[in-house]
Amino acid sequence: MLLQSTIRNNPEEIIDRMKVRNIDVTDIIEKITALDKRKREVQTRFENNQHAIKESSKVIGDLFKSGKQADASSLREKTASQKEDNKLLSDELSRLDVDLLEQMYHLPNIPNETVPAGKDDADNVEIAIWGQKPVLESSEPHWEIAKNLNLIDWELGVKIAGAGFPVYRNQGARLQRGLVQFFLDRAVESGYEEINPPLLINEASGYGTGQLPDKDGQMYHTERDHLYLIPTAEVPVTNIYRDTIIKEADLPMKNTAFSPCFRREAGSYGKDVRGLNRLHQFEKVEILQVVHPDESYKVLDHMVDHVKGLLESLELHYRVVRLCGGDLGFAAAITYDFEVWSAAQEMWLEVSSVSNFETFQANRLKCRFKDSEGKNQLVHTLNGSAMALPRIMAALLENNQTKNEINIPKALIPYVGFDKINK
RNA sequence: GGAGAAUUGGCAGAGUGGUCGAAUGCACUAGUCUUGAAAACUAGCGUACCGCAAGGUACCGAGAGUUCGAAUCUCUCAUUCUCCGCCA
Repeated sequence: MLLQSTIRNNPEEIIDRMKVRNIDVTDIIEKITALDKRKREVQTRFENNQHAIKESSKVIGDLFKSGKQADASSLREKTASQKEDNKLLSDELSRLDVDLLEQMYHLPNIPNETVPAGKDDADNVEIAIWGQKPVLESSEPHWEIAKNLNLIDWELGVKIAGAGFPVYRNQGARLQRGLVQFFLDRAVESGYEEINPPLLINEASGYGTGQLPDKDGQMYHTERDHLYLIPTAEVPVTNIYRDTIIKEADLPMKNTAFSPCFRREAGSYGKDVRGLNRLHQFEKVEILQVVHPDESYKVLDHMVDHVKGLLESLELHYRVVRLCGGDLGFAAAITYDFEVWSAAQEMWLEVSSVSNFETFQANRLKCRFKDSEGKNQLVHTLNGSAMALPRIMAALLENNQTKNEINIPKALIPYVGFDKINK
């Protein structure tokens, strides 16, 4: 959520900057400006009346004590009617608050200056590329490999849960677990504190990171207990910092968390969702930092480097793209996507997304730090996947296949306990 | 799942209808003293919003209510603790 003061002070600038996202926010900014103005008027009147009522109450108390019953009673009646009038103002004030917040929730973050304008992923800008496309002697897609080698049982997943819930078995399960361990170890080595968070979250946490109110259709919901299954560990881990004031000296906070992620992702079909490309349940290791505002862009670079390091250790041909405005997530000021080459599908697969949210999340979360002058300032938050497992697995299976086997990259061998999977 | 008790500022802990945003202690910050430190003393020390400011409003687990006036009374919910039941 943007700061009210930002909107109040620079409405035109916001409208202009949002064009990078390919959206026109003129209407919403006008609504917010009007609501904000009205709210402040009503608030001032309400508070003045409230003050008068409080003063009267004190006088009534004194009158009763000094035995002036008659004076007290008449003042009491007068105050009661004042209070009734003020109830109307207070009701209007609450309504304005709700309306204003509702509008604020629908305004996305302002893109950083370096974000290119654009409509969709076709306008993203490739900024780095590493390795090269492998030359394959066999080019089965990963879903065939996984099925033939009994690494993943797709039908069994359908039987137990439904489409999008694969069952990993044997070396498939082992590979998955090894990758998790590898990613977590690398994050901990880089100074991230490991967190094992709740997989279900309450409503307040959903609002804290912005999944609610807008994207509740994307989360699984447990009706009876009003809890949501997490779509990413970002949600529970970021909410660690909801309603907190951190000591400046304790910044940055660095956390990593492994978790299954649950996504309903309704309504998409075709090759983009085949095999491991898109699932209802998948596993991911997330990295997250809460930092001083002056540091956040430096930290963003560090996080990008961390993810690069992981992909290079896994010897996967990848590229980094800077998301254009139209493809940028709602809360992000800037995002770098990492895509690995899927050699049999012959397409790039997104495996990580690293973003700086600046104060957008912090404002909703009310996460501040006390600066050297003792004033509370909003922190900047950043997070990134490091990494999402299924597409890494897809790329590993496809890119490392020969006629007879799948080769495991060196860095991973100690984690999985085998150096190849025989066909 | 059942019964009981509790929830106040960073922590501990007073406060049961009237001037309480809240005593006191600890912690913390600044100063005095000291060669330095400790101790002692002095002062400061919650959050948010409105306001140029003076100042004002709100918040004592959350929400609703009673009252001229609520931390204090009523209702609903949440959480924690103790006991019983169940259980990986």
